[in-house]
Amino acid sequence: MATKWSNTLIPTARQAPADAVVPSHQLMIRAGLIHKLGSGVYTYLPLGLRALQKAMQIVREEMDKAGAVEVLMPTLQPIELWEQTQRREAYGDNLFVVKDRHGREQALGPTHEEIITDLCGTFIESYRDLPKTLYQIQTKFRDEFRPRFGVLRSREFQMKDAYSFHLNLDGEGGLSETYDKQYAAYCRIFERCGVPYEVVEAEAGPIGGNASHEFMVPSPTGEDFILKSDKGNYAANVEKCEIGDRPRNLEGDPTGDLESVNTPGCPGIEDVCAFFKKQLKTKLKTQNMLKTLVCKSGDTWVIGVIRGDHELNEAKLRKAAGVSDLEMADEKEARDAGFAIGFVGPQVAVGRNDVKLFVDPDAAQGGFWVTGANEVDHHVKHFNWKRDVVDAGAQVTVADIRNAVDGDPSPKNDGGVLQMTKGIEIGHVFKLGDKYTKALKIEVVNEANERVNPIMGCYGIGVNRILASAIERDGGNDENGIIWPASIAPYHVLITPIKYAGQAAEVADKLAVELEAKGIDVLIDDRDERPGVKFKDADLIGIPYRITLGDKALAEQSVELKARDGSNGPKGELVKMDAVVDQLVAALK
RNA sequence: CGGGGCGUAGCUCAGCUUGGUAGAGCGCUGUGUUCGGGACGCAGAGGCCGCAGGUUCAAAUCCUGUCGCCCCGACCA
Repeated sequence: MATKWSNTLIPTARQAPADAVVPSHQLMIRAGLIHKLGSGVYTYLPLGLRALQKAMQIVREEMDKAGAVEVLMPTLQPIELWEQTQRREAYGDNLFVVKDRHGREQALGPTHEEIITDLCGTFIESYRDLPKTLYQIQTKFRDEFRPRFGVLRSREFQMKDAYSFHLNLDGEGGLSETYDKQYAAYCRIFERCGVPYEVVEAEAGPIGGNASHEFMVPSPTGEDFILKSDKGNYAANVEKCEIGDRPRNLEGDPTGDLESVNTPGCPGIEDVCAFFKKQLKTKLKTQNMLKTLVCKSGDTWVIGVIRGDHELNEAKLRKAAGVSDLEMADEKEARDAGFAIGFVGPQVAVGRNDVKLFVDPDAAQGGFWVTGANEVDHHVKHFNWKRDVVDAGAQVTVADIRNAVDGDPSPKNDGGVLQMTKGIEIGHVFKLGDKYTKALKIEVVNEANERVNPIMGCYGIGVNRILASAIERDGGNDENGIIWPASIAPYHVLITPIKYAGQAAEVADKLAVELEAKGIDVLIDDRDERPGVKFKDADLIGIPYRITLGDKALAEQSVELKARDGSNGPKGELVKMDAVVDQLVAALK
């Protein structure tokens, strides 16, 4: 049965609430798709739910086609599992934890690696049971620091998560085979949902190599930064993005004598520049400063030096240092070890065996440098690598240790230049390895009757984000409202009788029956509203096709057919009544 | 978590500086005229001014606390 507008709940609004700042959020509320209950918590109203379910159905079909089988796991998860994998700590405050009446803690699942691994341990005992891919579509919970942008970053959201188990990485039944299948399924899913996407390399974790990809929808409201080579052969997110070869020069001559400058209360790069400008009446650019960051790995201090206008990439520094446990040093601990936090300079490495110094190529240059003086409230001018560090006897390693920025050389070293854009992450595929099976002591026997930890892949899709991305995309909205891709539109066709009475009502009902018989979803605007209101609402909710029934057209045994995306003209076209069903069936195929 | 801001009608907001019995537009109800791109008139309904204390003859307005929400930043599968 076709839905009648008067019978469902579509609370359209002329104005969006003040807290909606991005187009998808504003339109999802104005079109009556969602309603906010609390920070980052939304009700899906009938129109929004229909769109969500269409996206879920596409995901389901493609998962099944890729050989995954659906399950449904609990949201309420024993905290012990999270403690066993160290993820309670790793997730930190993002993990929702509730106490039951006995005082036992449970996590509200933000993802299900622990649960699926535990499940695997229970039922998968032999290599003969592998490979296996399971998935679910379920509500996930994350206690976000800052929920925002409506459904794009919420505390409660719908996610499809799939997990695969294997004995080997390569070969038949290996993790890579399933990974590739999932990757391909993701491409089909996003194509079918009508959202434009790009695949970028992401931080790979323990397995290394080509082990993680993110599916991103390019959009200025995205919260992730992605870099692409203008040669079109490389794309990665900012955490992962490598930078091509750059010149380095630790041999440059000093620009002057090392001179200490009193910079009271200026620990930051910006502070120092502002201080130079105001108090010393000298211009100092951030790119003429060296940022010296103190990290720690075991008992070794690992110091990263980058240009003042750049950001340290901890994963890169970890890799350069060849350690796995590197993190930013605790401030107090570092002070106690003799580091004047806020005023550290590379010279601090001179004469210390417990310090390893790593420098980014752009910081490993001659010329004029200002950096910390290793004394509280002091910086130095005319710092020089050769004189103050190398010849002074300290070891320096030059390595790519910073986040890439717009204009950096492509890591392909083919003359390509990296360009930075923002994107919305809608999917992520990841080769996990044995992290969870090891932590939870899950073993299967292989052909040689040895007990081994299976390796895993995990594959996630933010289903709500598909909706928001479809609206955010180019062509997904205009000044009048949403423009849905037909595949996830709440309805395919909106029938708008100017007045729902007499012949117009009869035709509306008849067309609805015929269209639904062909598998087309129909909404009839049967409200006793003025035409202008109906048209405005029609544009706002963005149903792909509108059939308008007015006296003039009906008198000619015709109806007006208008595509929401404007593809059949700004005023649509007149179509004979008995031809419109076939025409729509063809158009929606 | 740091910085900033906001809680007044379903929604958008004014009123607060300078305390004196609550306002507008949209929406809603009734009614009449309208009826192809968010009509107009008339008549109405609707608010413990987030909550709790305090100051005062008197608090939406001043003070304190508290809760909620938003923005910027930091953080992050």
